[in-house]
Amino acid sequence: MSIETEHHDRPLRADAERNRTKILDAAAKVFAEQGLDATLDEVAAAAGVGVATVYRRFPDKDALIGALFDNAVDEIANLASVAPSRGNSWDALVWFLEEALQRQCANRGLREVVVGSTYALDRIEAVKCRIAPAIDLLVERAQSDGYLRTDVVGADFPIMEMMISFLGNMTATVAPDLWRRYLTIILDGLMVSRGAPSALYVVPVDTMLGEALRSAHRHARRSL
Amino acid sequence: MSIETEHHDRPLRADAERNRTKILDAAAKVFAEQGLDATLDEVAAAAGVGVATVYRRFPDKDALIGALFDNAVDEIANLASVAPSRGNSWDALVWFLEEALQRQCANRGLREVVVGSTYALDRIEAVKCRIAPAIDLLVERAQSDGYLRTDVVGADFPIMEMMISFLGNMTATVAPDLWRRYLTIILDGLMVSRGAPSALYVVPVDTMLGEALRSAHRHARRSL
DNA sequence: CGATATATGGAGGAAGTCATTCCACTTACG
DNA sequence: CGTAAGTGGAATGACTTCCTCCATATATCG
Repeated sequence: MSIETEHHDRPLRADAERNRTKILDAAAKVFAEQGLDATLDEVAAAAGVGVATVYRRFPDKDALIGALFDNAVDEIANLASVAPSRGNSWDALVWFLEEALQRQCANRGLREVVVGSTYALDRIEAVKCRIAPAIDLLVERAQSDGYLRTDVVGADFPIMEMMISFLGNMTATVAPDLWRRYLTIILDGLMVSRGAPSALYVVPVDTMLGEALRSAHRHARRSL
Repeated sequence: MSIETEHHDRPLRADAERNRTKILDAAAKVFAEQGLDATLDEVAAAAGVGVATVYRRFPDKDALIGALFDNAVDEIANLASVAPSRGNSWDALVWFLEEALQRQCANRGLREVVVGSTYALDRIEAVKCRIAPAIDLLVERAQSDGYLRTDVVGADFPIMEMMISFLGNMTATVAPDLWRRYLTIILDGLMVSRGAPSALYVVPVDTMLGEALRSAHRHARRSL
């Protein structure tokens, strides 16, 4: 079932198909960087086409966003399903968190779709129903194997992911991997017990942390 | 140096002074709940006065926000200064984090002022210069006393606070204390080593976590 | 090559939001 | 009771953003 309104049997003209791809690429880039508030004019400009061309291909903004993020959201949902095959139950959980966060931290639009948007609400809801049991399984296994503290539940994890990816989005341009630093700290807090702390992601220059804050300041209008 | 433009020697008329207070109270409430994007019309409505009355008292929105948050921001800066007197160096650090977060989590406007706003930029900058050394001191003492892992630096803490208060603001209406749960996890991750995990803030019903997410969804338009 | 359906761009309409102002009216206070 | 001070809320104007129109351009096929 295509998302586009007019789906002919006839294929798109060659140049039109080229433009469609350019639009999707540009939209992915723009929404990842600026979030869903980005204008379709901005997307069009980034694609090197006019706005009308975007609207000819996608009935409205929601449809474009839907087409873009369906895959991405679904991919994250899948991560939880395939994680158990990744080493022991602790490693599986960590692997899932890292993979999911890597995607959400590099993509502001993705976080916004998952957390807050009214875009494709029903579809997101369906994904959530699928992802929750998979996370529960990861969590329960890591707990019964004695790795993960037993006072957390599956639902804690999407919340922690949201928290971290907020930071990730905020500092994406200045220090794209800064979030790993805090994920490590949180993971150290999630273990049942431990001796020495795990190695943190090292930030090249100490002052870069301050720079990250200042950058957030600059881009604030669009993020909050 | 007053913030208001017209500061007469003459005191305000009694009813005007009453209204000024009503406006400040209402603004505090509205900005805390909705963030700085709230309209001055909303503030006026909450105060039970007309917009013009707000403008008669404060030259513009920035001035109102400045008047409101100067104290709050300053108060947080002070927390870092007085923290050392609170028990040992670990307890001092924890006390500071809890107190600061309690304020930021209950007040969306406050986080927005600190993180991102263009409101009273210079003043915020000054506060930052004052707060950074105080935090560094807390951190260094907790490290040299062997409580706090030595691979974190002072600048990590504002970042973690931001992360947590983002969550706090998001879930403020559904579960106002939910953030404490994740602060505990992070604190457990910040200790040099530990045996059993610390007791988490317990959420009454398990499903409330999901409810928090759904609520975020609902209020998304205003938060992102 | 030339006919024609398809595709295009970017100006601009329409609808909204929100900070701020104006002014006819009201109220406190000496 | 006179008047300076204060007030409400409609109106203004400067945005922003989604989306459509249509004159022009281009691919495709006989």
